[in-house]
Amino acid sequence: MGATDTTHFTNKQNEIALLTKALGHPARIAILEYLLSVDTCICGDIVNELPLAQPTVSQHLKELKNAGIIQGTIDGNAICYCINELVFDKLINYFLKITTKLKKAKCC
Amino acid sequence: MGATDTTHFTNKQNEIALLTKALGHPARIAILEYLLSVDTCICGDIVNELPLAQPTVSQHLKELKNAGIIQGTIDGNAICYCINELVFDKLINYFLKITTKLKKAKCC
DNA sequence: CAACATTATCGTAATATTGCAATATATAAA
DNA sequence: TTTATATATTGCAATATTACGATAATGTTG
Repeated sequence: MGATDTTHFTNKQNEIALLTKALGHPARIAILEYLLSVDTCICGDIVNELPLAQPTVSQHLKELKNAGIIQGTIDGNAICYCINELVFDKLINYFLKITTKLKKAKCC
Repeated sequence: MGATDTTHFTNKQNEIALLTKALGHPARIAILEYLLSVDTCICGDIVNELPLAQPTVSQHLKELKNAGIIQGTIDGNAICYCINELVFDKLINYFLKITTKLKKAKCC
């Protein structure tokens, strides 16, 4: 059918999938890295940095925002986009749990 | 157009996006967690554990395999799927770099 | 207010993803 | 060799994603 079925999975599983899905595009990774590279996070010039048109960038920002990865606060004419650190702590903790479990039971 | 444009991004950006995209579905997260939960990784019974039909599970396994997240070795009649630990080390390192950079420059 | 700058939204076309029934393939067991 | 078991592939329909031009919305500045 095409729609992802979330009802049969746990909240945690859906949450991790939501976050990783939002990160699953090179443009959105590039946006993150750009946000990291500028000290101030007043960033309308993401468009100038990326090889994508302004509406496309805006759409990617929206997806990152919907997933809670970044948040934007209005700063006069521009918008200040910030990375939400909590999200990455969550992902790191989740992946760390995976690797520690993996080390216990070596396979194949 | 619909096709993700990878040519304008760095290899690292594309690599991270590829991995996170492959993880960006609750069924694939559930598959990972199931593979972790069974000590032996002889696992054809993923289908019984998941609320999805066998071809759907097979397709998700293929995507995880293509991204290098799991690998399958033939074991007689069944296939032994294993998680590739290196991939998660990569992701953890990448995300750790992000959080350490974030701690330096607080924003907004 | 008018002109500009910044970001969002709409509409649309191309492509990708999701999910499954039906079927194919391959090995194991009888 | 037939039958069963396990996994993959094909084909298809529904939906989602990606990308962008055109346009709207909002705030700033002269």
